[in-house]
Amino acid sequence: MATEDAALKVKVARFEELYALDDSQDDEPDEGLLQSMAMLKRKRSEKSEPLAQTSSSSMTAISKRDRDAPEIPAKLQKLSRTTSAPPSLISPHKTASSRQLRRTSTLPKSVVTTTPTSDPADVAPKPAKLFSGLHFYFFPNNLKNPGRKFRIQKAEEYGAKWEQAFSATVTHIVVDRSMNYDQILQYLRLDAIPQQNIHVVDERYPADCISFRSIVDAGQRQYYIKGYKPQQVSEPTVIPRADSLQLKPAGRAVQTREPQTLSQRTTTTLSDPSPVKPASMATTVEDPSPGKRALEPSDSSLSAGWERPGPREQIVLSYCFGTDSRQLIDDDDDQGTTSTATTGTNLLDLGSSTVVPKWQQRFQCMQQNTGKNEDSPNAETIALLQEMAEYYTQIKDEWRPIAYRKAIATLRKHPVKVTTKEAAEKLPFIGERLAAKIEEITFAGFLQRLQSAREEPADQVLQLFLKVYGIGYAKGMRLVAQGYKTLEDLRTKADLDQNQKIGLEHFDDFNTRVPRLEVKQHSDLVAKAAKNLNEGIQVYTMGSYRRGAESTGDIDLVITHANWPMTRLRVMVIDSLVPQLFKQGFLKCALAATSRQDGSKWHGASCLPGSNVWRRIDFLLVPAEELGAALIYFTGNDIFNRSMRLLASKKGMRLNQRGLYKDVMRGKSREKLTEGELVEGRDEKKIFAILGVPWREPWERIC
DNA sequence: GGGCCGTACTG
DNA sequence: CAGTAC
DNA sequence: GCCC
Repeated sequence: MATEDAALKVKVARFEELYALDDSQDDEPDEGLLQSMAMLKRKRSEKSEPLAQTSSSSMTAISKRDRDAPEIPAKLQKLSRTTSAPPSLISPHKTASSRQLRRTSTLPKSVVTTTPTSDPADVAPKPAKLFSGLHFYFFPNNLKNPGRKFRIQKAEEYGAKWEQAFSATVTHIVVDRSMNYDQILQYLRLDAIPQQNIHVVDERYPADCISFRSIVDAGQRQYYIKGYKPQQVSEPTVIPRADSLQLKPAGRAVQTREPQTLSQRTTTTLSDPSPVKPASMATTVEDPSPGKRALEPSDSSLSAGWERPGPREQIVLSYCFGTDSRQLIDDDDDQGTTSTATTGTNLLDLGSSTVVPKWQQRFQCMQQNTGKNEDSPNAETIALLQEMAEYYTQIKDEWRPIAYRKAIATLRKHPVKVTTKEAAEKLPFIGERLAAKIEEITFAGFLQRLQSAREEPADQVLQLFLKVYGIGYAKGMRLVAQGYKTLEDLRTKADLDQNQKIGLEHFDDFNTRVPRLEVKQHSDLVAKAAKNLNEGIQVYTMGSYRRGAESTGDIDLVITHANWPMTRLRVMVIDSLVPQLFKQGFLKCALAATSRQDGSKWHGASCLPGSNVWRRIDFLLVPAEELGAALIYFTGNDIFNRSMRLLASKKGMRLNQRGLYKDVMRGKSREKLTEGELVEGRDEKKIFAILGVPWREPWERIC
């Protein structure tokens, strides 16, 4: 397998380059199109909104529990390529036998691979000139978009002639999903496209043909272009949903998408039809992968305690070629692996078993995850999957993002490029559906589809609203349903609670990443004020900062005292520290504050002197005996934490921000029945050891 | 078909 | 309690 | 989404 993958890698490398080289702005169509497009776009968005709504709300009828049920209307279901039969074959290749029907889409390996596999089922005759005799015209017909460039290259490789100009010889017009039928007509200055001679197909068509090693029926509905109405049938064309890589609505989030309110339907072309966030809001910065990190040592004994990550390379190498990949490859055969933790830490006998059961190896926390993937051969795939995961996260899909992130983690550790479904499916946490996506990514970026989903007006508004601190999925949906479309709408009309108002007010601030250096400044400032109140108070900088990130989403601080009990610490913070920081003008507002009675966290916003940018800042108050557990909790990342906690629960224990407890009784579905007995809370490393998890440096917890 | 972390704060 | 956040 |  590995060798096969390697071979694939070489072959595909060329296409990788294409992706890499062309980073041009997505798909700028040819200039001529530009103006007309702008116009058409509004018309389209106005039109398609209600349709999309309709289709969405019809999903509501489908049982929420039934995750696997296609979210698309049953009649369209069979068109879903991934899970169902291939498109009907017009001129089945000799190989298009029953075998193909079994495995829906199999990459023609003979094309990509040099060493024929011994697997007889996979031996396929060369479909090399599958497209010979066909003349493709793409729309837009240029290489500006990486995905399209890839499709064109592929088509040519399979014998198609790429027509530079539209002419009578064209047999197929392959249309980007971002385009619609009217745009084609307008551009080509046609009233209609002669269907007898020319097939107008969706961008997936070539890849499907290649997948099935046949010229599939171009007239099938799933290849329809947006806005295309087959003959006189005047049914609405809302089909984009019916494709294999569509973005499914969140499982549990299938809640009602209210039909558009009047205000939304009546939008005239005069009012701003695009719910895109205003320019001023476009400040969200992608997490720049922490390449080189700042040099400053985290000196101040306060925020200190964490050395910066060592040489990156070392880490990367060790996980690429070290135990991890091995573990992923042969996986299932060793019995009880010993805890061969690299960064061996094990505080000698803590009653922790040195022998880690096999099943435990599957937990994310059992492996070094540095979150890096630029040197991964699968970087491209990872990036796309990541976007999908982010999208699902934003729509508040509870579980898909988890699945995606697990899959991404295994791809990161996989030493060779994964191109085929079969190869992908063998890897842990990659099932049929993700495998199909991975395969398809190597053919054509499905990013397109991702984008079109993101362009869905309602979704876009929802996503915008969800970025407001305090607005979650439920509230966001309500606001969308009420017809609000802009932050300005929210500000002037919507009913928001206090926190949401603040979140809105400082939308830009809170959605701007905080540079590592600034995190430290905030931290130092708090630490200094705290020291002033009492020498024994310590402040630790947590979150992604501790994991070594170059920038963070907010500022997470643990405040602790070596000798004080929680009560005293809390009183000090609530009654003295916080007011003091407010007085200094550093703290700007409280968003969720603990009462002085009980509680342990304080959320608010802070602002450095001389600055006017508010940052989200969180304090976690921690008594010394809980420090270790708190460090784990506040260091994350969340995947790592979940993994640790799940592991604990599987071992009859319970891990939370306060400590590790044993003898926890659980009822059905792990429901906690008893609190259990505290085993360890003070020492971070001991908690790892007791759980049988090899010590992970903070920057190795980026799962 | 059910589970997928466990908790704190708000209204 | 639901919703939100970490 | 995946896994058991």
